[in-house]
Amino acid sequence: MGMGCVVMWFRRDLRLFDHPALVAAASTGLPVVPVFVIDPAFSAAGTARRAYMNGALRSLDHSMDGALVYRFGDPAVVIPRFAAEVGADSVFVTCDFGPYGRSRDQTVAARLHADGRTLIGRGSPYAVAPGSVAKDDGNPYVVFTPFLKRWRTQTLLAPLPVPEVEWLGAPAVERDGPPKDVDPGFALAEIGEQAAAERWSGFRDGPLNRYDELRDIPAIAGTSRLSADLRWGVVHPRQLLSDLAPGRAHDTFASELAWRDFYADVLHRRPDSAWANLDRRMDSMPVDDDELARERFAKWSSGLTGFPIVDAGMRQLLASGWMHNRVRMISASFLVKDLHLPWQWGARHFMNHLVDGDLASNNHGWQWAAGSGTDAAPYFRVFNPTAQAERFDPDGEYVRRWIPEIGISDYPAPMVDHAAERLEALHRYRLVPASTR
DNA sequence: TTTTGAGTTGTTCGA
DNA sequence: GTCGAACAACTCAAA
Repeated sequence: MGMGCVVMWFRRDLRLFDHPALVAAASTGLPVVPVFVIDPAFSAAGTARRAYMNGALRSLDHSMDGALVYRFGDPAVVIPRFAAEVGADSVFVTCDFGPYGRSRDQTVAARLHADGRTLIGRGSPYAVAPGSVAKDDGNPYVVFTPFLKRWRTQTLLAPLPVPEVEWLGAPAVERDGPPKDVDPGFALAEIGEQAAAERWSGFRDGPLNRYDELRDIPAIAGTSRLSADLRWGVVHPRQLLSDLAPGRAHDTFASELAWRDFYADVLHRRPDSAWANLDRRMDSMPVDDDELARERFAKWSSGLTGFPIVDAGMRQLLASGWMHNRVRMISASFLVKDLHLPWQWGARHFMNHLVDGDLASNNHGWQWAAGSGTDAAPYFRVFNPTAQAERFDPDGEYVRRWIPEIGISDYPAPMVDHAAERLEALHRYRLVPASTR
C-alpha cells in the first residue's frame, strides 16, 4: 500500500470553497488526486442538466489548473481500481444521501475496504445533513413547520476557506474524457464557482431583501436562480445562510433552503418515496393512465392545455430548462387535479428537462402537489389556474413572454372544464381510506 | 397518556 | 367588493 497520495472523488460538490471533504483530504498533508467519474447512469439525465454538469466540471478543472481526472464507467468498479492505480489508501467524498448514491457508496466502501483502503465521507450537500434533524424521541419529522423550527436551532459551521492543496492529477495521471458535449438547444447562464458567487451577491444585494414579496411573481427575477448551482454543489447552502441577516425577507429565503433539507431528509428515511407514494393510502386513489390520459399528458408537456399560465410554464421549461416555482406548483396541480394523471409522469418530465432537477426536491414537491406527500391539507387544495394567473401574473406579462401568439393567432381552447375537474378530484380523494399508517 | 393547537404556497360560497 | 367560514376529517408534535 502506498502512502503517497489520497483521492478526492468529486460528485455533487463541484467547488473548492467551503468543502469539508476537500479540507479533510488536504489535511492529510499528502498530494490530492482529484477525480470525477462519468457514470453511464448519467445518460438518463436530461440534456440541460448534463450541459450544466459539463460546464461545472470545466470550471472546477480550470480552478485546479487542469488536474481534474475524468474516468468513464461504473464508480463501483472505477474507484477501487483508480485508488489502487494511484496508490492511495484513502478516498475522500462528500456524503451522498440519495437512494442511488447511498447504495453506490456502500458498494464502493466495501470494495475499497476489501483492498485495505477506506472511503472517508465528510460533509453533505445540505445545511443540515439528512437524518440529523429529529424529534426528541428520535423519530423523523413528517411535517415541515416543526422540522423548520428544529432545523433553525442547528448550529452551522462557518464556511471553510479553500485549503492549500498539492494537486496530483492530469497530465501525470491519465484521464478519459472530458464528458461528451451536450446541447440542450438553448444557452445556460454562466457556470462555475465564480459565476455562482456573483449570482448570489447580485441577488443578495437586490431581490433578496424583498424576497417575501417578489418570489411568487413569475414575471419578476425575484428568486436566486441558484438551484442548479446548489444541485451540483457549486455553492453550498451554508455559505448562503451565513450571509443572511434577521428579517422576514431573509427568513423566507432560509426556509426555502430548509425545504431542500426537509425533502432530502424525507427521501433519506424513505428511499422508496422517490417514485412511490409517501402515504401509501394514496395508492388506492384512482388515476388515469389509458390512451386518452397519454394524449392529455402530451398536451400538458408541450404547453398546449389552453390554460395560459400552465402553458407558459411548460414552455419556459422546454425553452430554458427552468420554471419559476410558483408556476411549477400550478402546472403540477393541473396535471394531478385537473387531468388526474399520475404525479410520477409529471415528475419524470420535469426531471428530464430541468437544469436543476433534484430527485428529493422535485419528486417530493410533486408528492406535495399530489397530496401523497407531506402536505397537511391535500384534499381541498386545488389550484385554480385562472385565479392563480390573476393573482400572480395580473398583467399577463409572464404569459405573453412565453406564449407570444396569445391573443394574436391560434391558441388552444381550455382542454378541460376546471370547475368540473376540481369536483372530480375532490370525489377521487374521498375514495382514499382514512388512517392505517 | 391525554390533550391541544396547528398544518407553505387554496378556492368557493354566501352574508 | 370584501370577509369569514367551510371544505372533511386527520395527523402530527409538543406540552
